[in-house]
Amino acid sequence: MDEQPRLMHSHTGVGMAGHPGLPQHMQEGTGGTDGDGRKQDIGDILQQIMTITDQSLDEAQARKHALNCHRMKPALFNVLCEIKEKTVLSIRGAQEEEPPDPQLMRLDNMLLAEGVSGPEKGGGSAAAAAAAAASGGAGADNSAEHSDYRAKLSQIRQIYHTELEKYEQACNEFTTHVMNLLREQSRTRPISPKEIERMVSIIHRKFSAIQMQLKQSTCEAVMILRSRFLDARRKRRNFNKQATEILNEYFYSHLSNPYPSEEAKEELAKKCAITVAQVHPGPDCGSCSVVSNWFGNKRIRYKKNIGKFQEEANMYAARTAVNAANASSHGSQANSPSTPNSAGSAGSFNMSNSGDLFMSVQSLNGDSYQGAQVGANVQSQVDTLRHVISQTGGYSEGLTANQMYSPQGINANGGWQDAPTPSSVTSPTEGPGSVHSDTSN
DNA sequence: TCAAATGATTATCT
DNA sequence: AGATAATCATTTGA
Repeated sequence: MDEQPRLMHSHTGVGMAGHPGLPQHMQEGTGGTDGDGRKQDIGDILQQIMTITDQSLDEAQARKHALNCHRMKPALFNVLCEIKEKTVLSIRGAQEEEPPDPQLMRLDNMLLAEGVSGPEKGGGSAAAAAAAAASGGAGADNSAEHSDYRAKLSQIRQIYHTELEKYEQACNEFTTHVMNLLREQSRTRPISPKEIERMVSIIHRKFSAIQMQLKQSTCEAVMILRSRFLDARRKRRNFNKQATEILNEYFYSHLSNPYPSEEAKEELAKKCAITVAQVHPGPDCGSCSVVSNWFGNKRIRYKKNIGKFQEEANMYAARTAVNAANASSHGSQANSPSTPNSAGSAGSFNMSNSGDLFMSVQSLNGDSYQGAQVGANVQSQVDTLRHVISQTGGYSEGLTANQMYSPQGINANGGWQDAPTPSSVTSPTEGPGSVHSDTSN
């Protein structure tokens, strides 16, 4: 057949003047002697085109064929091409590609952050089950919920990916379909590659709008899941007694500077995590930050209402003191005096009503702790010794009851902030002998 | 059932 | 980045 696809190209040379495809009589203009006859010809053809839609399909096909075979067809087609190219260019110039949608970017980032899109973390639902099995044991309740969350997340992930794939496939199918259609149509009407390109981009835009909806609803689902499972405020678990004791012992034995270093936090977390399993499944919520939270809360609440914590402070201080004494009497032990695991288990203290036994020596030492550049391990000994001293009742006169256990580390501004650098959990290298002068008062 | 306790979060500061 | 202070949301105990 003579029906070649006529994909338009800008270099096809569709210019009016001297176009090789134009028959000579077309290039002579319309003013010739036989011009009226030609006009009549064109008028007939146009008339046929106009009425073609009113005809039945068979009739139309026949007409179409007749038109295709018409001797004027190549010339008319080229004119059409030229007109079209000009209009298409003007259309294309009007709408340039827009910048990436910020909303879409936000959704993409979130899906990536939540682990829905992006690289799979170990194999979907199978991984969730494996994780559940692996983390089984301590904190079964917690890890069960955790794995439940992961299973649900991987479910969402799976749905998201299958849907996305479906959309992509549909998009590709539709695109090829449209392209085939356009190619087919290019036999009968001029179609430029740019036009095809534009059509494809329109299709892609439509599909990406659909994808955006998918992403949006996936994000919503993840947020709901998160709030259901991971919102720590909703799922708060109190520490158990042992963990609280460990933390309190550290706090009160470092009362002058209750800012554990990262290593100290890690160690404390390790100690507590064994008994607590207070592990939050959030992405940035490690056991260390749990310790940080605890110390943050403790510092604030202690400072706010020191009186309320007096008894507790005394108890832990005494405990630590005894532990330190035991350690030193047993020779040079490497054990930590500041965070003894079994300090309370000796049962040798009955401090429940001991509050009024303690009298502060705080008024005697002023702010000397703040400037002292001693290690906080020593400081912990100082804290401890202060209590040991006060326990002897040596400084009982002239002090009011509400001064019983003043916050040694708290300065005039009510802050610990300028206290010496944080310490380690592990045992001090210096002995109690290196304690500075204020304890001897 | 309610208040207190408590772990986590958030805004703000340095 | 890490601290504080205020606040939220839940747990606990009377």
